[in-house]
Amino acid sequence: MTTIYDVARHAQVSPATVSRVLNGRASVDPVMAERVQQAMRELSYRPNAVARNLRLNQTSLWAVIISDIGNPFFTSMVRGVEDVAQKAGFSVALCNSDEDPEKESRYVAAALAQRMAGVIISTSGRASVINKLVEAEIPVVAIDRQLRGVNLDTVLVDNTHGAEMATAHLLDGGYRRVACITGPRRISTAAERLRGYQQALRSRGIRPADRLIRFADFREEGGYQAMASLLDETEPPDAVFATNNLMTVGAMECLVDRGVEVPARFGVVGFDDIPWAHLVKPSLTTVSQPTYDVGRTAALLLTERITNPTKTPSTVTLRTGLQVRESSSRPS
Amino acid sequence: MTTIYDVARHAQVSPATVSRVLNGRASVDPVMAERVQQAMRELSYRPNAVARNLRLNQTSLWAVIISDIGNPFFTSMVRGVEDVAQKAGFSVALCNSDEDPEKESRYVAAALAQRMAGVIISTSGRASVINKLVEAEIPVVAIDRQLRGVNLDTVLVDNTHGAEMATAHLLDGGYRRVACITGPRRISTAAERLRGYQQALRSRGIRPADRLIRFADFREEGGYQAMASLLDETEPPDAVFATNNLMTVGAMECLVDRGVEVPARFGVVGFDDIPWAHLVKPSLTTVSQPTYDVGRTAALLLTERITNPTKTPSTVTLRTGLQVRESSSRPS
DNA sequence: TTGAAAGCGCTAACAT
DNA sequence: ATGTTAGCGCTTTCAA
Repeated sequence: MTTIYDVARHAQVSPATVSRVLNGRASVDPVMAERVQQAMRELSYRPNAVARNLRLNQTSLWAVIISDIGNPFFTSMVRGVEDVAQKAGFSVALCNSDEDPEKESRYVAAALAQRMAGVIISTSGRASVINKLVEAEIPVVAIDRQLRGVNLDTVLVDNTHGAEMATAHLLDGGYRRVACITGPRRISTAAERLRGYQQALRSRGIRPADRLIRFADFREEGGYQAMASLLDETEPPDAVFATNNLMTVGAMECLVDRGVEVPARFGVVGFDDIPWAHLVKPSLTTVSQPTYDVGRTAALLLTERITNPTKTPSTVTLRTGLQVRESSSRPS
Repeated sequence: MTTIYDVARHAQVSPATVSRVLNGRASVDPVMAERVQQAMRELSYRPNAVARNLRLNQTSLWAVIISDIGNPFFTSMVRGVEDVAQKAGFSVALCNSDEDPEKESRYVAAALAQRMAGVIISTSGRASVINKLVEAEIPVVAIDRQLRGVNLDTVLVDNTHGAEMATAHLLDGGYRRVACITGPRRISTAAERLRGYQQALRSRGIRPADRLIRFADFREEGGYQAMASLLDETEPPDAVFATNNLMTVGAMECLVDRGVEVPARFGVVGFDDIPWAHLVKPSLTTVSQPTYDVGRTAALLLTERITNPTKTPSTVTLRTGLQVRESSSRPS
């Protein structure tokens, strides 16, 4: 591997000059600069970022740790992050924790060890993991999910409001017994969306029934199981609000398998879109999130924090919207 | 930031001993080892992987450069890579090139500069980019797409065979004028799948017509446009084979918009599955790929090459299968 | 078994 | 404008 010294020798200058050329410093004679450039080409020199990082004690890499690479929510979000990162001169390394706290912890450890410039994380729940980043003073932005007891830059959506809209929409459409399939209690989005569901019921004088609530795992299979168990109730629901896209798909599959007619006999609303929602029959009514903007905003917050580490953390909440499609509209 | 020296001082040993403890070398007195461990805890020491990498001139990071994070093909593949990587002690950094050669080139440059341990890449086309990796002697495995003129470990699927099955299936189902929407010519999968389509026609004595072939961009929008233009032909087709999942979706959308009945008046087969294919109506007949295994195999090849850099490159071709669903079955 | 010391490739004082 | 040199944090040879 050719080093800066090889280049220096070849161009008959000092390593310092090569370094200056490399970093585009102004104070270099154009003639010399050209000689150095040529030497680099001739030796096909490749700067060693590892050495540079060590010397500068900083890197230009962000880690984006997401909880499920199979969830389309994140793919669009990642694009938002990338677009901002690139303009700010950072590269993005995506890490998939698959909702597994241990995997997440491993990636955080790696980010720490590699002295990554910053981390954007959708945490699977443990505050202790995030705290390691905070203690190490690595700039962090939490995304999608909130963490109690830690004061962090955070990008969220108005989960409670979105869930309330969804539930209200079902009730207004004439469905009587609206159930809810939500995610793990420890995850803030699951809790907030459940709360929105409950508020919508209460504001219409309906007392939320525990028998119509299921806690699943934000995965497709979990949604299927939860739906099945709801249908097995002695007094089954006639509609369901599922708090993420994958569980909505699982619930729909269950309904198809059981031959339950949607939306005629059963209403369905999900949280977060799925791709090709319009090709699915019946098309799914969903609470949509501005996923690209979530990523963009997080990246913007991260760049700010990197340039100004002492700034007080802020939380940005973006708006959701109800996309009414076929699955929630009972023919009248 | 506490260093190995701080720990050494605190534990009253030499930095060398701390390093030995850190790397689990046997030749350390257990009593001392414990003293060092404790010191590390008390100072909440975090090893600096950057320094370690510099010293060892190697890292434990893989770059996986994929061409479209929005394509579900890759999400499953990435899981296959991760599972193997983790067992072999590597972390995976995912990079999304978005079919943009320039972005891809940037990520390759980053992988090079960071002296990544290895790269798995689904290239968007330029051999020059890959050559940089080869020249720098970074272990590389090409995935999904082949590159002419470069001798690399490669994992592919039997594209031609899959495309042939798909086309034959449509012809056997009674469709007469089968069109093909394929991807950019420079991408091997696009070319091979087109060839399979042509072979199927020829083997039935049908001469492939250029007017029934479209070159799109492997994106949804491209599929839509191509389908629209096919329908606008004076003699339009009565079936289409689309060579990837996203373009199939686009084509379907176009057919829906134009009110063309699938499969009654028009047959559709796509290459590669989409998630929730069973919820889409009509459900899509597809050529399915063993995506997880593609990732797994690539990761296996990469670990082999890392341990044995001089081994001759091999190409592994995995089998595809035809998943017959509704979109290709004309009611008889 | 343990320690002293060199050096991985780079950047930035500081000196010229 | 250019060069000399120390040192980022770690591992490893060599010596004790």
